[in-house]
Amino acid sequence: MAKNLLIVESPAKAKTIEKILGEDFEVKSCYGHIRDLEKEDMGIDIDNNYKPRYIVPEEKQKVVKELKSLAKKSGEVWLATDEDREGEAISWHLCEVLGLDPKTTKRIVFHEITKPAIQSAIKKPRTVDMHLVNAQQARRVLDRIVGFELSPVLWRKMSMKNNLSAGRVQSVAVRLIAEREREINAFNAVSTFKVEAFFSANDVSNKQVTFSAEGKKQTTEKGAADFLKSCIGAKYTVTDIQVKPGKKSPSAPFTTSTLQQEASRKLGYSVSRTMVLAQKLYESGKITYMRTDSVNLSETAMDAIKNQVNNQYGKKYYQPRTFKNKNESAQEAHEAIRPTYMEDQTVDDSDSRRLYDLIWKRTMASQMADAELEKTIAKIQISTNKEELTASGEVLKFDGFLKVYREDRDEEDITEDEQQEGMLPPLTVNQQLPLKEMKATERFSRPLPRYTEASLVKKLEELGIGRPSTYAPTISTVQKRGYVEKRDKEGVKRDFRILQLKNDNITKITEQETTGAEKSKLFPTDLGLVVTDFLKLYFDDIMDYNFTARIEEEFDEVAAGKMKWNNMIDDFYIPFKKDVDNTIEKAERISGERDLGVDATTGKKVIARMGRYGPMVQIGDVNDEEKPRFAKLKNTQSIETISFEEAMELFKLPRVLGQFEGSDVSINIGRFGPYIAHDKKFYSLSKEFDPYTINFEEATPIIVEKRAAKEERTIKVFEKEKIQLLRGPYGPYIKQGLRNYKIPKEKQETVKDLNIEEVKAMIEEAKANPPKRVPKKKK
DNA sequence: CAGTGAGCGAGCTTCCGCTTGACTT
Repeated sequence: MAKNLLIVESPAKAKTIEKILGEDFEVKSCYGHIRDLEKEDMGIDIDNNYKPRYIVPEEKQKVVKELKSLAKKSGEVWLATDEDREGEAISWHLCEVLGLDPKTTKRIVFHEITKPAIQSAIKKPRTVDMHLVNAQQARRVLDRIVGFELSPVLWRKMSMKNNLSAGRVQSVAVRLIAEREREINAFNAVSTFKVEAFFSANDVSNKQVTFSAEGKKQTTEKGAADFLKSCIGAKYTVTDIQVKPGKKSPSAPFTTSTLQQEASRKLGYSVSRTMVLAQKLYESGKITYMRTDSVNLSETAMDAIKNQVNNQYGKKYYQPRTFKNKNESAQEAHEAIRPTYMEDQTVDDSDSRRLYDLIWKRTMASQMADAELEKTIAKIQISTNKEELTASGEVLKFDGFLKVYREDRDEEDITEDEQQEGMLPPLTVNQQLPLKEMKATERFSRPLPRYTEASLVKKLEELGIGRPSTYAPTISTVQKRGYVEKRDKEGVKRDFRILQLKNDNITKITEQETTGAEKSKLFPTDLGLVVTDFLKLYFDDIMDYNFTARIEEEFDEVAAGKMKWNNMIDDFYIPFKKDVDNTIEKAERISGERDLGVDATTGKKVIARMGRYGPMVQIGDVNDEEKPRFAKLKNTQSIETISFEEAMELFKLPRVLGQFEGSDVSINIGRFGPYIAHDKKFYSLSKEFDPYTINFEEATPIIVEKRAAKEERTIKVFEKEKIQLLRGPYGPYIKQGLRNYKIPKEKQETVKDLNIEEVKAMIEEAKANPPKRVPKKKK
């Protein structure tokens, strides 16, 4: 009898399942979606009830062909794609493409890849759920409409128009970053004075230790000074001690989003790096599937974790727990991310190992006991006034899950008052405490920090926007489009005041701190700000943070069979299309123009705006008789925040520094950044040099060095044909004009000896076999 | 690679979500 064919989405899964099912089944993977909307005319027949036009994309044709021929030879085809909206749709597309009847074809699902789970799934097959498929079609069609209607609006209305895009997910992601930036720019720091008294006491081993107690915060320097004054000559007495038990519980095991957050906080990995490493761990069988929104652990996993905890730490540390997903939009087709085998604690590659350790520890901790704490709060009376000081301390009585894992937190979730609670020495009521010193330290309020990649993912997930498989790609899209940049920001120095009471003397000192420094944070570009403002103005419904949540409810209605998907799309499309048409007709071109002032020497207006090539400043108007002067903004500057003085500074380029070897040495900023121009040649300036201040003595060595480096790279030049043989990071190659061509491996040793005929032949050869790229489709 | 910044218009770009490869000139 012919074998049955079982189709899953992931090839790694296919291998495992084939082993479990044995002889009767051949298990193959379809690698995700196998069909998509064609691009011409959006791939949707708007006038025919939004009927989608599906095609098999070029890169999927091979796998589809293979599945087709296998399906023909097989006994029965079973569809085992993931149990969620997308998975159900993939099963339906497979029916369509393989010529199977969705009403009769066997469809099975499982959440974990274990023998019992799969065998029991095989025992109770169902058929494809067309309501769920239709919910997916609605999702797909809506996203295509939003993306392919909005993007062209931007192409028409933006002065800068290369590659611009808009979409349900990406545009809201940019909005979050844009609004955070403006909050930070508009933030006014307020300062308060934190009052802290330092006392001596003996600890359990009779050693003298220092601990601190806090007083009431003071809002002004005078208030703080008055309070310290009122404490001169005071006696301090413990009046009350309270001891309260407390506990901490472990977090749920990892989902994609929480893994990305912790790997970012603890290991400093970018979101995409985490995913690449997790994929490797998954493919080598070390962990379960890494794109998941489920916090669920399978029964077999729970057993394995139980054993591991009991063996390694003892029964006292074990506590079974099940976690519930907070997120309503979760589709939970998979398990949480966990080690496949808890006893396996070895991974070869060191970066992967660090990620694996994190997953292992988090999984273990999730089934471990609470940590038990004891919190002590002591009240201390001041004899000279009515105020009271509070000393608090925390002692860990039982470490529980903290033995293996402690979760890090985001900056923005840590409040200012919070601090690591230390230990208090044993105190008794009526005990007199000798004061060492008392301090009132000025502290400033802080704006929310800028998003990191991971904290943005967290926010998107909270809003139900995007899916585990798209968080990393979304972050790279908004950066590729130039809406967002990931970079560092230097902090600025700020003075703060400290008033000190010591030996009944009050002194004031001023110290400095750095504030506003950020590392690897997401900043909106001017383009991102301008596009966000535009979209908010004309498409406020799409830009609403709750838009996705609202339409998800409707998709749920469709999935439940309570609403027809094309009716749902119709309700959305009719008003949306009106907005699109109206915007194209009425909206002005957008440039984000901002007046900065008047140039004293010419009396002309100075403005900052978006130009064709990015943000710039301009003196004069394009309609003036004399052409206006233009200058590009620096990377760190923004149309919204640049000052008149900073703008005028930008017009100081190009600067001629002097003569070198008979030609001018001049500095300018071009399409690719700052450069030195000399003798018709150009030399890029590295970041350490500032084009506005670099001098002749610094510039000439750069010319000499770069010229030498270029010679070093050059192996041979054929002047007449304008062909060069160069050494690059991947070995020697041929350069003709702007094009590069490869040199066959076997000739790379003897590049020096190549003659022009051989080189030309190589170019022809390379042209005939162009390197494979992502296939660009033309109709 | 190293300018530009107005407007015209041909031809192009673009979405989100599901999966991995192929490998740089």
